[in-house]
Amino acid sequence: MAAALRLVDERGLDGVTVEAISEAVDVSPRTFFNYFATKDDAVLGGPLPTGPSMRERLLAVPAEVALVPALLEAMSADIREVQAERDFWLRRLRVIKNNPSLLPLLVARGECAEEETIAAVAARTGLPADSLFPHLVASLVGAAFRTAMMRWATSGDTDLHDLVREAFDVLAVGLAAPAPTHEEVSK
Amino acid sequence: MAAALRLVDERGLDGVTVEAISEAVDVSPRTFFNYFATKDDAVLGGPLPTGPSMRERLLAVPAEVALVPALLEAMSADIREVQAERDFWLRRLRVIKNNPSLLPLLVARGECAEEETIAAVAARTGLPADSLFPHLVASLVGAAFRTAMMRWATSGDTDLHDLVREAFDVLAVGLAAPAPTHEEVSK
DNA sequence: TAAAAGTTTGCACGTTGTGCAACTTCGCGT
DNA sequence: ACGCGAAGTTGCACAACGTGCAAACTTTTA
Repeated sequence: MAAALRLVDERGLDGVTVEAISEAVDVSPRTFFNYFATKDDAVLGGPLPTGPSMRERLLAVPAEVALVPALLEAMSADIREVQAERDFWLRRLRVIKNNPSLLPLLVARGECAEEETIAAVAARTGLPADSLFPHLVASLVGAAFRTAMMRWATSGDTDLHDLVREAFDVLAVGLAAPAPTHEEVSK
Repeated sequence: MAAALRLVDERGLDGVTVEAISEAVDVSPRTFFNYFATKDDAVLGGPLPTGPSMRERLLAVPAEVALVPALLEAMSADIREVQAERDFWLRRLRVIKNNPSLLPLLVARGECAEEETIAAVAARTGLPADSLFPHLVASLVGAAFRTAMMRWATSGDTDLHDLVREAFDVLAVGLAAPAPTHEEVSK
C-alpha cells in the first residue's frame, strides 16, 4: 500500500502499472492480486479501520445531547486517528485530488460506515431504519465529513477536528450562511 | 445507451461484455469505444443534461428566499425532467442499486453540477468561492438529492419533488428528527 | 526428517481500453 | 455521372487489468 501510494503520488495513477508496484516491493504481479482485487484498492485500500462500531459509539453518547453534536462526538475517534497519521492522509488526499477517479472509491469506503450510521441514527431516534431520515442524515454526515477532510488536505495546517466541527455546525443550524469573513460580530 | 442499460439490467454488469452491447446494436466493439470511454459510461453516460446553468437558475430566485428553498427551486427543473422520464430513471437507479460499482460514477456526474452549485452559492452569499461554506452546501445538497432519488426509486410511487422537499426541509431545520410516524400532529 | 499447511509464482486466458491505418459511406460541386 | 473530401466505421495490434489453476517454494508441526 505504501509503495502504491508513493508511486501514484509521483507518477499519477495511469503512469503506474501493477507490475511497477509489485516490482517496487519485490513481489510478482500475481501475488499483488492475491492481496488487492484492483490497482485502486492498493492505493486507497487496506482493511477497514477496526474498533468499536459507529453504532456503539453513537449510542454511548448521552441521550440529551443533540443529534449533530452526538455524531461529531462519535466520529472524534476517527478524526484523531486521521490526524495521528497526518502525513499519510495528506498524501492520500492529494493523490485523490489529482486522480479524481479514485474519489468514488473513497466514497464507497465511507459507505460501510454509512450503513452503520443509518442503524445508529435509527436506534437513537426511534425511527424505523428504512425511513428517510436516517438514510439522509448518514449521507449528509458523510458528505460533510468528506468536505471537511478535503479542505483540511488542501487548505494548510488547520486542525481537522475544528473543520469538521465547523461543517457540522453549519449542518446543525440549517445551512445558515456565516457572516462574511472579516466582519466583526457586534453584540 | 438504451441497449447497455437494458442488458445490464437483465444480466448484471459483469454478465455483459462490451462485445455483447455492440452486437446488440450492430456495431463493432471498436465503434463502441469511439462513443464511450468505458463500459460504465455507456450505462450511466450520455452527454450531460444541458440547459440554463445551476448558477443562473439559483441567481434567478429572488434574494429574499432563504438558501435551502432557493436551491430546491433551482433544482426543480431537473426534478421535473427526471420524473418525465420516470421509467428510464427507475431502471437506471435499479441498475445502480444492483451494481454498486456504478454509484461512484453517478456521484462523479453530480460533481460537475456541484462545481456550479459552489459558484452559485458563493455568488448568492457573497462569500469567496474557495471558502468552506459553498463547498459544504454543494456537497450536502448533492447528498440530499441523491438520497431522495434512491428512496424514490425503491420506495414505490411517491412524488420525487415531495421527497426532495422533505429532504431539504430536514437540511433547513438542522437535522431535527421528525416525530415518529403514526403520531398525530396536535395543534 | 517428513508430512502438512500456507504462500508465492508462472501460465493461460478473457476483458477493457487505445492508437493507427485502411475502408466504407455520403454529400457536393462540376 | 464522376471524382473529391469529410465523416464515420472497422480491423489489427497492443498494453494493462484481473482470475483460475496447478506447480513450486517456504514455514510450521509432528
